[in-house]
Amino acid sequence: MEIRTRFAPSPTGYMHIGNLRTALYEYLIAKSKGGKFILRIEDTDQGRMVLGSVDVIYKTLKTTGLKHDEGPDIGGDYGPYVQSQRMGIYMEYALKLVESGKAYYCFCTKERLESLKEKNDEGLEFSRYDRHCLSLSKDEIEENLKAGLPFVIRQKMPTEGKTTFNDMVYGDITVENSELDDQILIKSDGFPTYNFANVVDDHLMNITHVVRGSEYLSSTPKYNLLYDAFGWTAPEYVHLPPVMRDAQHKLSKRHGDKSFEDLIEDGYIPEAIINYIALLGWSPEDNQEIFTLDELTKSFKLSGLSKSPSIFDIKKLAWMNSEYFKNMDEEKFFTIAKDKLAASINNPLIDLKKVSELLKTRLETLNQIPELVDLFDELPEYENELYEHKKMKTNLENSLDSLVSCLPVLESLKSWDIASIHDAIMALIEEKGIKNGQMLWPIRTALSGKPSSPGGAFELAEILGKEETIKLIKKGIKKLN
RNA sequence: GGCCUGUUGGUCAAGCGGUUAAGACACGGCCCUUUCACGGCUGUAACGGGGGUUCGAUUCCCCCACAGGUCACCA
Repeated sequence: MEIRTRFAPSPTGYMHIGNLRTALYEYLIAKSKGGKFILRIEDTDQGRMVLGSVDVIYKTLKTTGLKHDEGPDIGGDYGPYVQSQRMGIYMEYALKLVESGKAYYCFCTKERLESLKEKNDEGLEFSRYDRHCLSLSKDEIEENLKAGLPFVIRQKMPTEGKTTFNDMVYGDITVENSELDDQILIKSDGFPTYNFANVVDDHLMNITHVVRGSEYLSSTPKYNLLYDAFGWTAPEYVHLPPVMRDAQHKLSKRHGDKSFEDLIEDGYIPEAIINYIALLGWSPEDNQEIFTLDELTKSFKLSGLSKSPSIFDIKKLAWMNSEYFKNMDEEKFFTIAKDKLAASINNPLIDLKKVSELLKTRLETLNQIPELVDLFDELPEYENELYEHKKMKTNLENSLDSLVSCLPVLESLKSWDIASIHDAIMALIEEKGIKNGQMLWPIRTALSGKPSSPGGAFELAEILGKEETIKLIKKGIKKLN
């Protein structure tokens, strides 16, 4: 049987990292077995709708490569793929349940429901519906309906026995039916609840594997009872542990945690983000860490999914991001770094391509570019102490000597490329009988004005150009005098 | 509070009765080296606690502790 999974986000306006990981696993579960990955928009909570947020979802799936096979934008055989466009369906199915006695009308007011609530020791409220409306006669219901009283439809839960379901990551889970509340299927605004819409849609769309966060674990028995009530076969369940900010808190946008868009904004690349979150809760059979989406698809196995929550570690993402930069070819890296580079360097004489090559192995995020390349625009202010380097065996005196003696060599150079500069300076070093560092550290310092720079003396000199290099060496000499 | 679930180094994690308890990130050291970075080598660091079962438990069972989830006309 063909595997069909669905990503069913609510349009909230941004892509939560946890949701993205869920989408990724849904994609992988389907694609690793040649199945279909479906997008369904769950907008049954009208109060939470955010305009334009569906576009965020499309855009994210596109940039991450999680290509869906069916969805609102591309259609499919099981549409419509937006819940608000499926309204008639839910009521129709709810009524079927009412007819068969598996569900019932409830006219209870908010106030009455409120009075049913109990408080625990910490003052937290919880309640259980007392089935007040279950005993309503046909006539009473008819009368209420005719009078236009607002109503909901509730599922009638069994009061005895147990329900067991199997989860592919958590195994068998059993609960007492008496724990289950008569949950609402249709709300008084006529919209279905998430729980109900899900079951109906998943069945109608032939979803074989329901993948979602572990917070749904405890309501899954209700789902299964619903499938039973309809006489449908329940899907396979794959519940996922949460992605955490720290040991006790889930990642949350509200508490300042980054969404996918935020991470992109911060200079992380989609491939690295996907790769990183794939490994947050899943591990391959070997020790591979760097994966393309295709490679993930090939390696993915449900058995590699973890049961326990994992903390999102931005440091490891940063490392992974840098791995992607290092493994990229020069051209590709340049295309993604170009804009930031151009925005950071105003000097038109600087060859951005060459700078980009230097940066490739020294970068964790794109946003580090400005601070790394500022020296190409203008020499930062620096103290003379910078010339003193123990390991290079340099001090103020020999630094000055090195700068003075390299000046004529550089000035007389005819071709200004890294090889020529290298050969000329190395010849000078040999002639003077000094250590490489004694010459190169002062030059690098004079050219960069910083304790570290993207590239050494030769690279900097080449990129800065002959004129600027000589100017900066002279400036260094002046400072040291 | 009831119910459900989880607990291997600081973090991600492998492990599925017998291992010197992998690997990666981070951190420290060394090497390479014209700085930084890259690369290479290397070090510190873990099975929540208590009972069982067993010749033998990180692995199986029970209890406890801690953490999370859930108990909505939110998803």
